[in-house]
Amino acid sequence: MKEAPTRKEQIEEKATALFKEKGFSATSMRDLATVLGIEAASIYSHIRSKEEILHRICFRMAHEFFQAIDAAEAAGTTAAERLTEAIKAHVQVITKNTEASAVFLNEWRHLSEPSHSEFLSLRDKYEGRFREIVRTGVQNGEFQVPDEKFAALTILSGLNWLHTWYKPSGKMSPNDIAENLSAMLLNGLKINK
Amino acid sequence: MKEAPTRKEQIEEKATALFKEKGFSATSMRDLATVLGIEAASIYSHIRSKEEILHRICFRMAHEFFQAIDAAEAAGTTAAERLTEAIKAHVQVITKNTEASAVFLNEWRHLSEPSHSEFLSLRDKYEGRFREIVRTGVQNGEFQVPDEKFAALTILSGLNWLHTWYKPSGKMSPNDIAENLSAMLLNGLKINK
DNA sequence: CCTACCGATCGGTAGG
DNA sequence: CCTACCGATCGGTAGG
Repeated sequence: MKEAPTRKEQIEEKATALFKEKGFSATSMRDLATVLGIEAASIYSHIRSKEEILHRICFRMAHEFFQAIDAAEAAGTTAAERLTEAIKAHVQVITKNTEASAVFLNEWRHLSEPSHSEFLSLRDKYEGRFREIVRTGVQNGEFQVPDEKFAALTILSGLNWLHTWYKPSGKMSPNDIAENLSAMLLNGLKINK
Repeated sequence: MKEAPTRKEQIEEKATALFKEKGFSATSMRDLATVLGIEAASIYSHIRSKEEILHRICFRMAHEFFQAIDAAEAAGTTAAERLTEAIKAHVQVITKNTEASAVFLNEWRHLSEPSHSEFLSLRDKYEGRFREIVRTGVQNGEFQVPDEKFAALTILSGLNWLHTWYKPSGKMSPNDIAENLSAMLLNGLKINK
């Protein structure tokens, strides 16, 4: 049973769609008001500023990604298993929140200070979690990579285009997608190994 | 010997940096004028509109990517070789034009019709070139992938984060980077193959 | 949640 | 390339 969303949640939801589609700067409060069926001034009864909406979206998503990887890292024993789980977790967060993920990935630069720096620091910490899994794998002989940071960022960027095309109605389920991505990133394209 | 840039080229160059940093919508013609040391109105002696600048950046980069992959595809005999060359070519275009690449990748959605559709169609054609290499590799037994389109897009997205961190002064050269990316994407992380 | 409105800023033009 | 300016629109506030 889904509870009826509060007005504030409705505002955030519609704003997320607009921010993804047109970008934060190109989305006006009048655009948002039109979609909500109210006047622009009325939005300010529920939120303090346009940036507050962006802030809430970005930091909520950051929180979701951390929660997901916390669970994932506890799951596996080998580095390969933990990386596979981390990939699956990341894919699940994106596929469950495609629009918010797009905003999280593309619009954070419109946060002003100090939120901007805080966001970047969170993102860096999250990347560090992947880096750490890769490092362990290299140390115990499971992985072979040119550079741990480089590898972690390549993996993440290989996951982060998902929001551009994923549709719940598609033929691949989130778990299918995660498996395919893990296979590609862990084993590569080549057949003779 | 580099020729002195025309005013139009200077405008494009400064606009590229601003569009990358602040985004197209959040960049005003006054911002651009300030950087150029002239008045906003004076910019219009050289360009027709703000969008024209974006258009020129996006389509020039599209052209660069196509030129690069044309050369790359002629080079190799096996699919693996051609993919490696295509990756190298793509990396070279990005590392030579980090700011314009960022604009090409992130700001194209602010193009109005019909440019918007034309751009997407070019991008799709470019992705098709990678898809085609992957397909050949699968057909002749070199590659094993879950889905050709999926694989091509994962590869490209694994290359397209480069513009966010590459600096010419860094310790990896563009060729080092290309080799590392090819190794990761073709062979995967795992050591026991 | 609305009406009424604010000062600031936007992309762009006219005319030199 | 500048001065002078346009109408439109922006995020946001006052007061109910």
